[in-house]
Amino acid sequence: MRRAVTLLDVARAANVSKTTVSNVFSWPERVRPALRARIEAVARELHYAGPDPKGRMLSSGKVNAIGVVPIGNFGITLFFTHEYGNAFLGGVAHTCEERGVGLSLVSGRANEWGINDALVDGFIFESAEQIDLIEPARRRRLPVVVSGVAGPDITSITIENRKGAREVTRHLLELGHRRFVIASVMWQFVPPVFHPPTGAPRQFVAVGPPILERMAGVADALAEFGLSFDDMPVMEGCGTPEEEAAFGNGPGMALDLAPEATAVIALNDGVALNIIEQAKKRGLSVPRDLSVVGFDDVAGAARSEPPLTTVHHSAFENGRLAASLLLDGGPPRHVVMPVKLVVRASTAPPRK
Amino acid sequence: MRRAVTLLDVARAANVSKTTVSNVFSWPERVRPALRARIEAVARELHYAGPDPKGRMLSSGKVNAIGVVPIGNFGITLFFTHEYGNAFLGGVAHTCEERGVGLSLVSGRANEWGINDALVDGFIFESAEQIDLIEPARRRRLPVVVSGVAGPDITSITIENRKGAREVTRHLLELGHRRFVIASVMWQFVPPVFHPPTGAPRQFVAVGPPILERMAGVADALAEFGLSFDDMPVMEGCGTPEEEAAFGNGPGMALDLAPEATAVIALNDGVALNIIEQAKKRGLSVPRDLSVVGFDDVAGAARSEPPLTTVHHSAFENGRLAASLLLDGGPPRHVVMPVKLVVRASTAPPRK
DNA sequence: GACGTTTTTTGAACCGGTCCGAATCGTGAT
DNA sequence: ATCACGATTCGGACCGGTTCAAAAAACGTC
Repeated sequence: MRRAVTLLDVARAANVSKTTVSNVFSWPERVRPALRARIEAVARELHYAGPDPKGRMLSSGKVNAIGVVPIGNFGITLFFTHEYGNAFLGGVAHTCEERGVGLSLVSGRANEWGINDALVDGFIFESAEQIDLIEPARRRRLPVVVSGVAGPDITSITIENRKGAREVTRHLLELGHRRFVIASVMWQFVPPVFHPPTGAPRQFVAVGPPILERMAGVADALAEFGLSFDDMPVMEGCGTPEEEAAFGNGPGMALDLAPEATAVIALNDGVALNIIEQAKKRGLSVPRDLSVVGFDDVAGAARSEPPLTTVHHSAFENGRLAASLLLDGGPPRHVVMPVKLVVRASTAPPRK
Repeated sequence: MRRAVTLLDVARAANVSKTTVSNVFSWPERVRPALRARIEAVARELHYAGPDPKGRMLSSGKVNAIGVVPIGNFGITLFFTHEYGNAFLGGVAHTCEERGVGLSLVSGRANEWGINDALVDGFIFESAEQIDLIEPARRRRLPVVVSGVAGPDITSITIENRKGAREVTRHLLELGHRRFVIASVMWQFVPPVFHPPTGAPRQFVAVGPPILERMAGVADALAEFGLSFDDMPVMEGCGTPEEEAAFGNGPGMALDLAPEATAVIALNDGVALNIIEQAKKRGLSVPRDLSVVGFDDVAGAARSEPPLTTVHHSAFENGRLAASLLLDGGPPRHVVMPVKLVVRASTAPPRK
């Protein structure tokens, strides 16, 4: 493929200045119709495709595109393997489309097309877990929006984790439950850990800020009923096939190690759905023998058997808002997205 | 925000040439350790974030990113509302990640961040339906890969539509079926159309090339058993909620207008699943009263009640391959992806 | 036809780097 | 001390456009 035709080629061929050709394409009304027609003809003859965005970008300094970085130390494939990431990205795409702005997927891993190389005007981070990823973006002096807990000088979007956890726990308490297991999520691939009740605060292995907030919400509700979070067993483990293959199924262990519990408070829906499955395997009927609640209201929550009582929030809306905040610019803001308790059929009063 | 620090600023501050600073970042081994350390210190002091990708891109001419354009005249949101598009994009992302190449989502709609503005080194089109979109990309002299039927000078990936349709139809014929309805897809939003058998080729309203190939495959199998496609009723309609609201449910009409059929050959899984639903509404048991087959093996096909007999192919693999072909470059190629008949529980011998 | 305006067109600077050939520096051998 | 040669560093061109002030052309008026 020979050298591409440039604006200058057209200018020379038409015997006018670069500027005039540029105007023909970017400010047509500025050039006399006759001349414009002549230049357009020349351009067509030379198969000139119009100003190359590369050049335009360089002089304007604007790329007219934003980058989205997936959660954690994973690559962009995560956007397609995780429901949350997918929905979030969908929301970002929605806003980008509305505003006529480009969207680039940027890997959070080093040595890849990443934060340092991406041709974008700003970044959206799907999660705040990796502050070290946010730093390079800020060093590039590009605006950043984080979906998650970030510093005061970074625009962020969080959800009412604490309130949601409080409400769903209160729901169980109001049904009459008093003995719980908390099934937590791990955001690293490590073996599940069971924490028996100690009556004192425990040190958990792999919980991020949002999960801590959810735990705080659970504690709030328990306290309202005179109970203590420290008296409830906590299981850390995700129950993914990979975890099960490597270490055994965390949620299942929760059921085995805390058989006295009448309800499981899972800190996300993935774990909750896993619990339901494991309960069935053990001949327990949900919600007759065991109530289960989750958090997030993923697509599968409504379809599970029984449908899951959980806390709804919208990854799509988060994504939409993240893109809006980024594109609107302005000083750092901190938006908290509302959540809503969704009572379905996985909860019932405890068996007598 | 004041002007960003540039390479030149660092050079001046360190009292060296631009080139040397550039080398410090791009070819560190070329500059003497002592000087390098000094320059790095100056850069740090000035909060220089390293070479701006914009500049690098301009001189190299390479953006190191590719663009993906969704099917048809839709925006990029389609990647998140359509299962096929999502899986396809996931495959593209997978390859991009492997190769350390950026990925941009590009709208197929005019007047948006589109083919003409995207900062990419090449394009992948999720579908060949809109040749007019491919043209501008080629005018920009960027390499293009199309997932679908395209001209001989454009690299394309197609699937064995005809063979798959032939096999799934043969499967029904071997079970003993002889009276069919073909439930076709429409790729435009127009009212469903019923085509009674005429014994002669009919003119369909909204079928694209892949669907035509599938029809040809159905015709092949029928011919092997001495039957003619022209003697089978064809219904065009998708059965989406939007269609149902505006015009009524196409697949349902197929059942009503061709009650003598013992099997429905749906040309994609969406329609097939719709047929199953509509059959249930009419008190028909699948597969006892009616066999149903689809095409594509979407995620829902295995989960439906009964699980759907269909033709498997992988949107993810298509995407992966599309990206590989684009990044590998080379002369136009035309890859045909294999399909595989997946027999599940939606087919059985016709009722006596 | 001369002159003041307004509209078009032009030339040069700039955006932020990379790259290549030439100039300069440092070092070991003579 | 001088020379040759390899290792460093420098200067300037280049990538493909946009932008702005100034020059040139067109237009209207007296």
